[in-house]
Order: sequence, then structure tokens, then C-alpha cells
Amino acid sequence: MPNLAATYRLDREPDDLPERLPEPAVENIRLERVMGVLADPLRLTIVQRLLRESEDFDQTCGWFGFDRPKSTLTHHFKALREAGVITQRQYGLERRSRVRLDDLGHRFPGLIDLVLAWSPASEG
Amino acid sequence: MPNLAATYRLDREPDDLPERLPEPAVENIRLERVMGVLADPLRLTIVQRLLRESEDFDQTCGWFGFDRPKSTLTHHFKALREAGVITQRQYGLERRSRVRLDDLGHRFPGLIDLVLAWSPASEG
DNA sequence: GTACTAGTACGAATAAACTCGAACTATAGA
DNA sequence: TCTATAGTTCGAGTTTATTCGTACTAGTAC
Repeated sequence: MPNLAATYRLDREPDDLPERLPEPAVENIRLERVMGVLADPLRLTIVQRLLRESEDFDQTCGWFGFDRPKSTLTHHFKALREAGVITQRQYGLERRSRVRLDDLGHRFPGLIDLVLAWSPASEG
Repeated sequence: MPNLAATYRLDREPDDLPERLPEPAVENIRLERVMGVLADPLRLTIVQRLLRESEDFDQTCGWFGFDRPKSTLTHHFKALREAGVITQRQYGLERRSRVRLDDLGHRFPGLIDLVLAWSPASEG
């Protein structure tokens, strides 16, 4: 495994990074859409883990370690991206995701904190 | 039309009010469920209008003036109640709704503000 | 009592979401 | 070039939501 911190640090210049996959512009992010996409526990988990455990660089699909078919994961990541919650970039073979922190914070102040504070049903 | 402000003011004692219809206890309100229920524009509108236009007393289904069959409205109000977003009380013939402001504010600080700030897609 | 009203319950049709397997694409490394 | 890897795309089955019409219930008013 390569040194991700060195290779994919987010403090690089934007020019260094691969293009973002298609996603809505900030002003087109809709609250009802975001709510809908965060209504799913798996997707809520994805966003929360990106927020809690992955501050300084993007993460791949596989990093999460979900025991689900790849096509299912693709489906959920795409849903998150198309709703405007995450950005995805193609790093060679890998497609890495990060939360659109600034955009969401600007459009929907407080939303990120709700996701951070969430605890899954199985937990206490 | 009777004087609602006098008849149904919320600063009455709880004993004066009809029972609440079945709803989850505060600690059982789940964020993913709330998100799911607020993903629908009609329901988001219901909650927003209750918040913006109805601070001092509960409102009936009909008060909103939606041009939808009654059974559709029943469906959505029930969804909101079962998710823990609103409380409903039976006042004689009418079933009046109000947002569970304290409960939601306590469980999910910031959520109410998101709903208040929301603007429907058709608007600017 | 009868009639009106506000809303529920049920059932069916349609639409949307979730899940997954199988086949595929594109990159990386030997 | 061959192989492994990380992920996509497509299609189908299943589930869940939405919408609505019709029939019903429970208060209210006369």
C-alpha cells in the first residue's frame, strides 16, 4: 500500500488532483434530496466515517470494509455524490470520496453536526 | 369559526389538552427516520408552515389548504407523527398537529433551523 | 333522529429504491 | 502480454413509498 498521506493529501493544489466526477453545483444542492440520501443507515455511516476518520485525505470504497457486493456500494456512493453530499475523484484505479464540507456547511449550517452526532440503531 | 386562540392555546395546562396520538418517545426518535420523512417536499412544507405560521396553537389538516385527497394528507401526517416530528391531538372532530419543538431541538440541535431555512424547488 | 364535517382505513395501482449477480472496463504490476 | 485489482453497468427481483378512490367512523348541529 502506497503512502496515501504523501500521495493524496488534500492540501495539494487543485491542479494536482484528478477531476471531480459529475456532481451538482453548490447552489443546486437540495435539502430534500440530501435528507433522502441520508435516510439510509449505510449512507449515513459512509458520511459519518468520512467526517470522523478521514479528515486529511479522500477514501476509497474499499476502505470502509463493508460486507456488501461492489455494485451495492457503487449505487450508494453514486447516490451520495448526485445529491451533492460527497465529491468523488478517480485516482488511477481507485475512486476516492470526501464530504463536501464547505459546500454543505455553507448551504445547510448544522447538518454536518447532525451526522457527526448520529449513532446507528444497533449501538446504544 | 371559533376563536382558536382562546380555545386551543398551547399555554394551557397539559391536563386541558386531549391525549397525544401514538408517537415515539423522545429517546426513540431516529435521525435516519426523521431524514426520510423530511425528504418529501409536501411533508417538509407541512413542518415548515407549522414552524413559521403557527407558533401558538396546533393546526388542523385542512388549515394548510393543500389540494390533495384527504387520504393522502392522512398518510403524510401519520408518517410525520410516527417518525417523531409532530404530535397530533384529537380536538373533537379535528386532529390538530404541532411540531415537537423541544424534543427535536434536544435530540437534533440545528435540525429545526434547516427546515425553517428551506425553500421549495419552485421558488427562487 | 338526519345531515354535515374532519378525518381514518383499506385496497390497488403506480413509481421508486434497495440488493445483488454477472459481465464488463480500465489501471497497475510483473 | 498476462493477471490481479477497483470499480462500473446492466438487468431482475424484491421491497417500500406514493397516490388516490371508496367506504367508513366519530363528533357537531339542527
